[in-house]
Amino acid sequence: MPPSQPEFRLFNTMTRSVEPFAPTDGDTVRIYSCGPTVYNPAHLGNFRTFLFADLMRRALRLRGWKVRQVMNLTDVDDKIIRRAQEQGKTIREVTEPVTKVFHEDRAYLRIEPAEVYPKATDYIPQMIVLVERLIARGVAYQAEDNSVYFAIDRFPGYGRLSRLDTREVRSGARVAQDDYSKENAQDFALWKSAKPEDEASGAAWDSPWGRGRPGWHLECSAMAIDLLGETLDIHCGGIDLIFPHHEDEIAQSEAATGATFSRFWCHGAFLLTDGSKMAKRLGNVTTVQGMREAQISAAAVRHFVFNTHYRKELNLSEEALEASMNAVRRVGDFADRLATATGGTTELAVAADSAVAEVEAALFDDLNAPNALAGLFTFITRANAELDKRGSDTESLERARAAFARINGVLDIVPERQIDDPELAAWVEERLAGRRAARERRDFGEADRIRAELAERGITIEDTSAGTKWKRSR
RNA sequence: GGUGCGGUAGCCAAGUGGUAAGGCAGCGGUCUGCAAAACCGCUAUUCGCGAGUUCGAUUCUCGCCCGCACCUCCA
Repeated sequence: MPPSQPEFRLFNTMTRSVEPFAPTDGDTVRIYSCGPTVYNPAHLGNFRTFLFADLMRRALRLRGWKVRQVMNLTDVDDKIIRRAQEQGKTIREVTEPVTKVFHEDRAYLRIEPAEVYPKATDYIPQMIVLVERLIARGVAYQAEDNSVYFAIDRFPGYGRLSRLDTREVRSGARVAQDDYSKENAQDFALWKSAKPEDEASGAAWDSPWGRGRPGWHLECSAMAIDLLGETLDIHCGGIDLIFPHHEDEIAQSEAATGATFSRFWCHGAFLLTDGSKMAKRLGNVTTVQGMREAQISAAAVRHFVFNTHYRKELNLSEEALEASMNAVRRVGDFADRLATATGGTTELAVAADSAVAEVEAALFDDLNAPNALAGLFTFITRANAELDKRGSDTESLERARAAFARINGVLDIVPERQIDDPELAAWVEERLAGRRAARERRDFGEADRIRAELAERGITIEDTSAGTKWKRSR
């Protein structure tokens, strides 16, 4: 990399340290991020992780690299089968509508689409090949129940990512006794033999080991290798996936290919609600749909999430969310002002340049979004002060616009414009005309009465030199 | 029991071996008919507690207290 290019640093869970990062080929960053299990709409906790991946891909692109991101959709697993059984449906009938909702929610939060969203059920042949390779290498075995397991004691590196040695795993508090038979309690299933409910819900495929379905970990390895190659640049996901999911992915991938599965492992911390983990099984979830109904803008959600570093737990509270809603309003007002301004000052350009430098430095330093936000807000204050001077330098204004666009291109926190409601607009304009007339004849009592009337309908007005502006307050 | 993270102003939250970013809220001022928005100023002598290292610690070390998460399928 040319010395002029800034260094990009990322925390690597494998080494537990922040390391310089660059894509293997110097051009395109190949990312695999663990996506949702589509049996239920994802909640905001899930989306914090997806927002983290969004931040990462945008920051990498800001740095000048291309990104090829693969996010899997797990469309076959225990919970999906159970759901299908409960509802008398096939797994596909369960997963398709949920996948649709996922993308709607994703789009609402302005999470850029990944380049590929592979579904596990579309990669069964690749998974079977992977299992065959593992059996050929002697690290996997078929048990009495026809399921195929990975023997973790035949993979020396097992436990490196999670830093759990196998002895500790063994004495762990929760060693599940599941319905499958295996040699060692810690061995994990690569291929699960089909049960009646699997067949009934369309979750069974032919394989050299009989009818069955893939294990969860296997899906990711097979799809990642197929779509991105044997060594990924970055593999990311929620912190809870470190063990066992990512540990198992490493084991089966590296045992099969002999290559390092991923150069970087990046994990996002949890979103808590009322001090404890947000989880479907705890019933304390906030959905994106719920936030839309509460008229919480995507911009506010993004601000809320990015205001805390991705490796630190974040507690969802109404107060914090409200602070973000207010903060983002300031950003939106500034965006409007930049768009309608006619000129700036030399100082404006100076502020723009330093803002870009500051924000980039923050983002390239292990995705420090809180610092990037600080840089943006500092810029907004400085730029507003300069714009107050009503300068006429169009070049510096353009510089400021470009800087803002560049920064917001990553954070994306300008609130959406209110949906146009022609009827409401006409009504408001009518009131404003009346108020203008009242003000002209200095009948301020009437003017204030109209303002209060508008406020009751949630309309905030602002008298400017260019006339009266109005907007919905929420 | 093991592993890991965190405790910074009313709230959210960065950060550094050299004396505390940013946001929200609040207060005072400018502007405004009054507001709103914007701007200016103020708001932690202090970073969970105790000890140690150091010329100097919120930042390093040790101990303690509190909170959270992970330890087989949960982002």
